[in-house]
Amino acid sequence: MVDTKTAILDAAEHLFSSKGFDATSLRDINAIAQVNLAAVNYHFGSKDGLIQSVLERRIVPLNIERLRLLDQCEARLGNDALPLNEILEALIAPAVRLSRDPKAGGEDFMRLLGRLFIEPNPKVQTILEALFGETGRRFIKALKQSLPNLPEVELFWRVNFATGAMAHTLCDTSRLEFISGGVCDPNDAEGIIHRLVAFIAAGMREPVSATHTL
Amino acid sequence: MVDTKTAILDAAEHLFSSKGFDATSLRDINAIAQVNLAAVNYHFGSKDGLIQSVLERRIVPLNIERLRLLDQCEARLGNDALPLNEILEALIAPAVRLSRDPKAGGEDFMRLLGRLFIEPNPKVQTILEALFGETGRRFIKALKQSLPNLPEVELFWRVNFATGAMAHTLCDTSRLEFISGGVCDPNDAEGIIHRLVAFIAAGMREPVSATHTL
DNA sequence: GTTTGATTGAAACGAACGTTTGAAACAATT
DNA sequence: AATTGTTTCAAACGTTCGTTTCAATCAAAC
Repeated sequence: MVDTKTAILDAAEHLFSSKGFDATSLRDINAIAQVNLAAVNYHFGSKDGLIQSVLERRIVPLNIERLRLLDQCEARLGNDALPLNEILEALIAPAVRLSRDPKAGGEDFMRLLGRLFIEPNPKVQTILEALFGETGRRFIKALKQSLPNLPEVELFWRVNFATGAMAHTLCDTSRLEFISGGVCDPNDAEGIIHRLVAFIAAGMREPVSATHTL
Repeated sequence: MVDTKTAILDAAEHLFSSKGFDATSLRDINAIAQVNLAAVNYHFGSKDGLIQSVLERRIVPLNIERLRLLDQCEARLGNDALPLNEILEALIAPAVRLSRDPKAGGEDFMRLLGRLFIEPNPKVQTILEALFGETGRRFIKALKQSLPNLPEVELFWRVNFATGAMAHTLCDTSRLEFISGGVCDPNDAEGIIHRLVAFIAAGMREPVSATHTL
């Protein structure tokens, strides 16, 4: 065992992403990590401490990469309204791409990220606000500048819809493949990025007063 | 106590929707329902039986209403391609409207429905496939006819995005209100329906080859 | 009024949970 | 070689879980 802490984090990430936080026991984790039952409490203090470490390990670098892309975009095009698709890609692409890197958790991380936003565990929600709050506000500000004619209330609703589309896509790796009869490949990261950005951008740009059916 | 079974179903629905399935104990449920600990196993056989009953009570009428609206739409316009927005409204409006009816679970039902699609519990997933499978295939067929130029693989991806947007919106009743600083009203059912249908319809109609940024 | 079947009640069951303990094993320094 | 601090180990802690038991209670039929 080269590194007990890493083995625990990997096993916990795998189980949290597939079974959920509450349904995963420390005994499940330690059985996969091949470590002693007391190891989690020794290295992370408690199960809550473990959850915190599992999330931090992935989300902190993810948000750094997201903000780096956004900064890079602003440096190239100035501080005014950025192209909508570039903002969305800075938000979405790092999440999907990191999910293809086996060293960054692979598809376990993908599902973990998707699951977070609907996870009812209050501890998880507290951790989430601390980890995503600042990054989220940066992106909302950029979206506001990119869509100056969209009323703020509509922007918030659409960001919420976009979050749901993204989270569900990240979380669900099997149902779509099943429903589509194998037509859709959940491992096609670049395809997912392209399709998600296009879908969300179209919804974001839709004129607000389109009540009537086509 | 007029009806023990109903009291248990109501309490279970409330707790499942707010805490999740695995994190809700029978003792929590029975404390709220003010019934004996053995009541759940007597009336529903087991905790799994209770979950099944909780979901069936709401989802069966929901899907009947969805299919009724779809049938009504076909009867009015013929069996060919239906307007996209009407299909989406037949899918979305019953879910959001039922969530405003206190006799149908109110916002508890709203969150319950949203939570289902990411719920990792395999028992729940089995129940879901049985409850939603047929209705889902009917709507996918209608969407195919409505968007004849959209390749099947793209349609499946977009249905997946749409499902995520809808599920997340139904599930999240507080975060949007918090993030938006109270600007967005999560209780405005008709507003949610209108916005969700418009957002999803725009994403559905987007031409497929729009790779380049605007 | 008695009997029958359905429901409720208090108590306990074994199993699994997160956590703690204290000794053993290990690593690195003196 | 002895010592120190860190990590691992097997075992147990008390609690909570879903479930079961069996007597008490109720409602209705005879």
